[in-house]
Amino acid sequence: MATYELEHPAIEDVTLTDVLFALSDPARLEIVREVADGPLDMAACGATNPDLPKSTKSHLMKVLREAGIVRNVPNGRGRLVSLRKDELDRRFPGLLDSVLRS
Amino acid sequence: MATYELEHPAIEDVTLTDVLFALSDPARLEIVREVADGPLDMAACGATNPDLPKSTKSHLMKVLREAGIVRNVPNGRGRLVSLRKDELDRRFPGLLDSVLRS
DNA sequence: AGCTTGGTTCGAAAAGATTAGAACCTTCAC
DNA sequence: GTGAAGGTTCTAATCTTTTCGAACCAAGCT
Repeated sequence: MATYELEHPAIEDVTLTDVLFALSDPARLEIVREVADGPLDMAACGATNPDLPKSTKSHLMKVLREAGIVRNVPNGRGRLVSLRKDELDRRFPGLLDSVLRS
Repeated sequence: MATYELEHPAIEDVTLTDVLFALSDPARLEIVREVADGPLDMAACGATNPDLPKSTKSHLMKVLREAGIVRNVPNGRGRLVSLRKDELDRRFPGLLDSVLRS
């Protein structure tokens, strides 16, 4: 089931409170930090939690994706996860940088 | 019971995720915006929600206070609420400004 | 074809957050 | 004093999130 596109919100529909909420969980924030350096195979994300069940990880990603923070596209057998950095920087200037710097 | 001091976390104990969580609720974010222009009587906060029960408002404040975002000191019959801006700016540079600007 | 890998979805249980009423405490005004 | 205004705490109900197993699917390999 890594073949079809998942839904991503348009950047203008992304709300500040949803973004803040998605970033307010340590596990999700960790994923965002990992992806900040460049796109990552989903399998490579959350390397710090190797024992995390797949359904749990999938759900964490879903929250990040639906909040508009992350893009998640099919990539062969798996998926590629990337930060929607440019879009977020335009919508909420300085926010992502200050969070990632903290 | 507006006479005694409430507990406030030391700024170095304040966590990023707690701050983000506290800001991720629209009602709480609204209070933060109101207080950003200067200290406010608690009674004056949440003027946009005049029908809000007092216990609910008290709880919203508690979350903001325990997250380290707001200071809440006795002031006569009521309480005075202020943003811990300088402290937060030192701990999480740029964060508050980018949130308030958004 | 068949197996393995990577990932989604559904469902249910457990944990946590929110909302609000009730009881209570202080301070101020009269 | 008495009363009203401003807030906290407790408790209970409700709602939302989180967590994870189970079932399933698609792609790639042999």
